[in-house]
Amino acid sequence: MEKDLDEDNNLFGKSNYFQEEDPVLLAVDCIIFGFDKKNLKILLVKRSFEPDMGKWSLIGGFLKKNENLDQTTSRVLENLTGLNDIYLEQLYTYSRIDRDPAQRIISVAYYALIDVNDSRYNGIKVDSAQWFDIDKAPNLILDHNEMVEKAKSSLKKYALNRPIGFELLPEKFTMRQLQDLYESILGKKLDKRNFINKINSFDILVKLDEKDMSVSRKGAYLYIFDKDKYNKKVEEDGFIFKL
Amino acid sequence: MEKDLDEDNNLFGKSNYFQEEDPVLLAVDCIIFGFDKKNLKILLVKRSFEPDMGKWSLIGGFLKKNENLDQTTSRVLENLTGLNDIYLEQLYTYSRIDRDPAQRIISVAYYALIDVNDSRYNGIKVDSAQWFDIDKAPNLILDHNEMVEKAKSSLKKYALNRPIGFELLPEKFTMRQLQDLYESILGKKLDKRNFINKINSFDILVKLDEKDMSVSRKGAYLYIFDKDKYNKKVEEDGFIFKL
DNA sequence: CCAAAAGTGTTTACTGTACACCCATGC
DNA sequence: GCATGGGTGTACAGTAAACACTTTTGG
Repeated sequence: MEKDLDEDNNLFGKSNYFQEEDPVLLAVDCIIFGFDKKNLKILLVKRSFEPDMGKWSLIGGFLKKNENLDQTTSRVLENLTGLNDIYLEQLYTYSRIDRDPAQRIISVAYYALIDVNDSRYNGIKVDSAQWFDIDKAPNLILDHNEMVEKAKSSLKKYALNRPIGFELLPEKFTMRQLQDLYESILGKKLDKRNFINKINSFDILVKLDEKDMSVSRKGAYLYIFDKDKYNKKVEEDGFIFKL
Repeated sequence: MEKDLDEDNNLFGKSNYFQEEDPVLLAVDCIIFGFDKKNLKILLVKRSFEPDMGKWSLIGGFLKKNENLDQTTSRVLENLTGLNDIYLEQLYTYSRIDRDPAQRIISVAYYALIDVNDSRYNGIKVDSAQWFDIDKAPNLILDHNEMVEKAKSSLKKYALNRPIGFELLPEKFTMRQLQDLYESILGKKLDKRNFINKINSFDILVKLDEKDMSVSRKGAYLYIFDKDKYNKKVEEDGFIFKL
């Protein structure tokens, strides 16, 4: 950070200029995405304190002295889910003066992708938390609706250009699940044959000899995402995932 | 922002929880892009106070109580350039604990696009400021190199999907200038005919009867970006600028 | 035997890319 | 008359999109 140019440009050279500035509270808010069966969902909590007690809200937390923002977010998510290696992306920093009527708080929004089938995940640790279909989420407090909209749009862009969908799926998944996920993220139907052809052309999945018999009588082959192969392709051949 | 789930989950319901948190200093740092003749440039300042006095740095400033981050950035840029309607995008928030060895400061990086030919712009108001070719910029203090790299990559992505190039050009420009700009942003040569065909297919420029005679003997037609037409196309026809 | 989902290729349209010559002018 | 940058169109290749029928098997 470089010293501000003050109106009269005369502050250069001061050594203790920090003291003159206004400290603020810095928080993170998390848009938590999960994929359950056929639908993309977000996790919300019912606010249990004023202002706006009883309304739905993103989950958040304050930055502490001894951590950076990624760590704040990880901490908040671990307290909520018990998982400590959740996929995160910083989204945007919200600073409207009156965004929180109670106090000036600047909030850095993150979004997180959770595999709700992760064996180590045993449900949410907070009673007031609830998963909502992405299209059926209630109104949220403060500027949280805005955050969710931006997160959805960012997830869409990102999902088209990086293989992040696999963060939301169980380790083994069917092509149908993968397609349902992408249709849910992109908000539109995809052609089954074109989708599968495209995915297969990437050559980053491993087809197992195992079938998921839970949906159809015929059963559907299971696949796993070969992350090592993907990384190797990116590095060696300049491969770019582009759906 | 939603209250943090504390380790023992027992803080819900407190009304004065804000007091328990650690306030921090929040700053902005600006990556200022300009386009001069044939090259994309960034504006840097020589730091005039410790630590790292004499080294090159981005220009920055602290968030004040009565403004949001966009306003902080606009204020800093206006003090530096005299311009008050500079194009801005928030980039990323940097929070490494020891990113500034002197004090804990979280910095929100913005990038700005400046038309250095704007008639209202009369050069930089600070002696220590200097334009650098984007590829010949010196090493910067703290994490500013990282910020610049991210800004360059973000500008690249953005320039491919939004008509932001025009923010860097004078109102009237030649096709060659536009192409030079894009080549500079994208870091690669483009085919002249393909480039012009593509741009013309968008139908968002107006060709003037006026020529720029300053470069060639033949002279090159001048164009202006028709922002209204562009906006109308976006709204009515769902037009998407995609280079 | 039938319902329900899985699996599988080809054709067509479009978009991106490569490519070379003449034009206008000032000196 | 020549050097310099300006202006223009076509052919080919590769990618995206549309499209329908057969297979499997539990009930």
